[in-house]
Amino acid sequence: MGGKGRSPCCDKEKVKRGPWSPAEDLRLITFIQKNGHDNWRALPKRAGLLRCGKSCRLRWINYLRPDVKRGNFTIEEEESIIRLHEALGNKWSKIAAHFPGRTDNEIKNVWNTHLKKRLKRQNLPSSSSSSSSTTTTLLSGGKPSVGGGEELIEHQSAEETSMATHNKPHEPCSLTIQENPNHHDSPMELTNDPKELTGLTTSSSNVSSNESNGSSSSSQVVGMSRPGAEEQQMDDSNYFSGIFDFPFESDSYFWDMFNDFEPLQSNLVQVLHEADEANCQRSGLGQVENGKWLSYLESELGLEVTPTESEKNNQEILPKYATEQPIFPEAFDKMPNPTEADESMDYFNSNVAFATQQFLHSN
DNA sequence: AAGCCGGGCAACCGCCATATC
DNA sequence: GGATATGGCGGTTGCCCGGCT
Repeated sequence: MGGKGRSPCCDKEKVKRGPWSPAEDLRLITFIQKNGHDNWRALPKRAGLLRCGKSCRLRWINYLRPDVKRGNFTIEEEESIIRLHEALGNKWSKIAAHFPGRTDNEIKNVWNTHLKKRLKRQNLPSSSSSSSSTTTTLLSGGKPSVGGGEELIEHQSAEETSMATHNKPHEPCSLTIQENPNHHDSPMELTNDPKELTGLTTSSSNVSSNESNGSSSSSQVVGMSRPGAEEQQMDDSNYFSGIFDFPFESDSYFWDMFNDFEPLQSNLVQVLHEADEANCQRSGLGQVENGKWLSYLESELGLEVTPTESEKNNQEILPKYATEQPIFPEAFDKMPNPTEADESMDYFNSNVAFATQQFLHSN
């Protein structure tokens, strides 16, 4: 209603648009790792990215953020989305708040591409037009009618029961929706202790990593509340600490190199997340492992540098590539020039993803 | 094998809410 | 209190890819 005109967030003529390249991703990750993201508008310039601040924010939140959970939604998650949508309408961010690691964009996409059609097929009344007034009804003990939804609930997991108890379509007031003054993005309260929640949610990737595979992890988190995005952001810059400690100040050639790096392009986020999980599994050893990983990667790529004595001394602690031990710039000297790089890129391409995966799985 | 088509999803756009000056 | 800056949200678009003909 403010309706105030506002200047465009960026000069659309001068910003890059479209899909993000690996180099841009790495730049963004590296920058946030080092500096956080207290000012999205200024971030692109500071990070040397020709992107709109909003684009950076979106990319980070929806894709690069370390606790983003990728992969298909489980049945339990989908059922929960349906119920939450029934209660909240198209309040995707509020719905997403109930699914640690899931983004509003992702949930919105799932709804639009899968769930809406499924409900239609099942002849369920789509609540796409339901408004937030539904929430009011529920607050006062209203009953979300999920006609024909019984069969959807039948295969609810036991873990989800914590949510289902609030939520069974058979029961009145099945959803307890209440605004938490402390966490306005976390309307559903299954536990009231924010500290507890923080512990649960910041380790969402840990949950996955502690499973034999990620397949069952979601059921553990479905129904949990999640701290507000504000709190989440506080930790974001620490997630990658030491995982990818590239020299941010490196020249453009270094970054552009990743644009031709197809295996990395496809695997970058996965690799990052696996590295993160690997760190989580080895809490306390993360930095050492990161150093090993980078060394391994350098070795596989033929970029290893004979360490100086002081570097040797530091080696067992952590890589200080970024600020104090500029190993990469030395490695650049060993890199082929751009034309040679073109020829050797196949080698580069074919080895780094494999090397990364090998390292991750051999440790 | 080639073209078409539809689904899925990342990214963009524009509006709104809030913070700050 | 108004103007402006910024972040966040929801709707929408458009590209990519796989399946089908």
